[in-house]
Amino acid sequence: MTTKRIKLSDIARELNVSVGTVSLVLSGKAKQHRIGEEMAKKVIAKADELDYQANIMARSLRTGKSGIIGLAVADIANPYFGRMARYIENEASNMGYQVMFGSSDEDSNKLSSILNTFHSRQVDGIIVVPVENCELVGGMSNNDTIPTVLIDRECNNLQTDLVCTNNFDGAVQLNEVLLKKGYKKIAAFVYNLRLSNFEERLNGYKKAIKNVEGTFNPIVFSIDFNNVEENLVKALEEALKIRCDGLFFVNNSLGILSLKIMRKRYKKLLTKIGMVSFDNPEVFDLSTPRITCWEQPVEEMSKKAVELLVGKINNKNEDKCQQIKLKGKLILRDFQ
Amino acid sequence: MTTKRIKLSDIARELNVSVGTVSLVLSGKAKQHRIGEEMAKKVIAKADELDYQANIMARSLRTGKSGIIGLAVADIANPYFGRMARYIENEASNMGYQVMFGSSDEDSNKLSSILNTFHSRQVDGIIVVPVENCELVGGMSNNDTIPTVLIDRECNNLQTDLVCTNNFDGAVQLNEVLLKKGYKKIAAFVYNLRLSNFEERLNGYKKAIKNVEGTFNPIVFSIDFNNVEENLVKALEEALKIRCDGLFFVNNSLGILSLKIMRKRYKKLLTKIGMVSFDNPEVFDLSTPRITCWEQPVEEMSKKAVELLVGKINNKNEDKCQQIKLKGKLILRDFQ
DNA sequence: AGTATTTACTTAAACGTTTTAGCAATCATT
DNA sequence: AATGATTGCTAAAACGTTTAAGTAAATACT
Repeated sequence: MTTKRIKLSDIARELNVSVGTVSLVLSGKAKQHRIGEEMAKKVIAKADELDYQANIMARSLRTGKSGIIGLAVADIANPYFGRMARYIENEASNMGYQVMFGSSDEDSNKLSSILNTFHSRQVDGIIVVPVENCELVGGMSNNDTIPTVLIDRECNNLQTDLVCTNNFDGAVQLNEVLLKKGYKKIAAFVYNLRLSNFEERLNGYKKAIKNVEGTFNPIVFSIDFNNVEENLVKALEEALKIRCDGLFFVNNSLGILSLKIMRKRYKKLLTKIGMVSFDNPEVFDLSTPRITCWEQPVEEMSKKAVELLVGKINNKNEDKCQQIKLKGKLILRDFQ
Repeated sequence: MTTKRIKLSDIARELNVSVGTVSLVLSGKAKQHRIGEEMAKKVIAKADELDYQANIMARSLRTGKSGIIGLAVADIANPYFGRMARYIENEASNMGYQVMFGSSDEDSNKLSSILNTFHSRQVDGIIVVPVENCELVGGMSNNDTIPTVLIDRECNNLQTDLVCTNNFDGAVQLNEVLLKKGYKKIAAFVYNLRLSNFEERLNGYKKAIKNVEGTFNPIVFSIDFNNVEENLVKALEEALKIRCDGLFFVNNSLGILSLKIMRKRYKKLLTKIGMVSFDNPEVFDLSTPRITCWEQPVEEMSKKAVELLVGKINNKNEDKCQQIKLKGKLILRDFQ
């Protein structure tokens, strides 16, 4: 039943040639190493016949290249990261890499365990959405260094290759939309996580409201990431109590969940409150109200990250690190 | 800068012991192989000091176990599969496995290329959402067989381990809900893909409408998977033209996109048409109308699939194949 | 004291590739 | 015919583990 896996030596034996010859032919180095054309054909034919599939473990061990890109996101079940994973998969596949993933849940311990695994597996490169205490990312690459590209957010002071978006501008524009529509008092909602993208978005919010006459002090609700629902319910209650008429959410999860809560508990207010959010999940287009938001160019980001990473993998020399900031897009929808 | 990676021989050299000893200690086989406790402590301490990380390529080559589970879904960007991937990741991680994924786009060529890759990489097991022409799955495991579990759908006649849900019942119930609410003429929407789950759902639809007095013939719109939007627009137009008042969608993508189209083009009809769909994406809870749907127990399915798979990996002997059918849940929402 | 057993390690082969160095045989050149 | 170049392959080491088999020393048993 379970036949044995075919290996180079099987082909070699059947053809009465050496393993080296077979290897050179099948890895496309026949000409370069002066293997005759006839021999090459014979080898290839035999390999086809026997349905040879290289043992990548062995190859990797020998070459030191695994052909794997490690991807560490916050949560692959979050459609934003799901899409990111998909685009990264596509691009990586084009470049001849497979993707192995892990979800950190914004937890630096989980992330560091994921990164350690990647390390053990000798992935050729890592794309990572860093989390709060990301010294770990640096710490990880202490011993020997795996090419790494950050995506979505910066990591504290770490000067690494990076692909992100103009979060600040996005937040400014989202809040300006609200203000221009006449909303007077906007509250911002963010997780209690010190993440660069969230902070930039918060700064954009502060900038936007500072520019406006009849200004008010920033109102920021910091939502405990480990107890989101309960916190958010309270925060929204409080926001409405102090008569906020605009709500600015720093990412899709906060926006979506808030929408859910608002619909359940404050249905009548829905027409009066202006809600804007980062990211553009499907639901914001079909919900009532439809949510104006700032869409990040996930496909470009993902492609660019892979491109950068593969570049880094191939030219370990060129140590210049690139920090790429792509432009998001305002998606205008109704407010009622 | 780039220090060398630490290997067993480095530890052995520093301690003046053999590589074998170090290996035995670090792989927890010290007692079993009568390595002294003191030695064990020394080795472990040194490994910690030098921050040793095993080279998994080498280990895998030797042991024939990669510690990787391959996951082939239709599209990781689809939240349904994204969630599945996440639960599988969790469970696999608990069991000591990493997950490598690939998206087939329902294309048997892509799937077979993904499976070949998994094969080459000697993944220890495969969880796969099969596609239309899935002889390939069988074909793949021709030579030597990798434990495989199907998830979400069956594969033609292949008698393999499988985790899916009671699609037929779900479809029956969804359509009965519509009929009981007084909808008279229901159209079903499905992709032009011969997938067991879709077919079961379609059969459920047919069963439900057959049971009802004043019955009508099944109305099935088969949407070209490679040209979904255009086809769906036409199909919906046609359905409304022939005065269908109920729409039954066989999966989330069809439901979501149709909702989008309906909202754009037939806003006034939205209150009169009853829409029900499989899967329970977030948007169905926040949209207008909110969509009654059949939620599959994705977490259980995923867990069960991993459990089954790991079982298979560990007892190659026990050849009995298990086909598990889990129960979904009706999520009742409004229709207007 | 002499033999058997146990303890604590070491040796070395093996996993399946890749790749460098080398060896014959053939061909070209004088 | 002797020399040099070229062609077409082979041999064998190496990648870093795991693990079966072996060995020497210490301990137990008669």
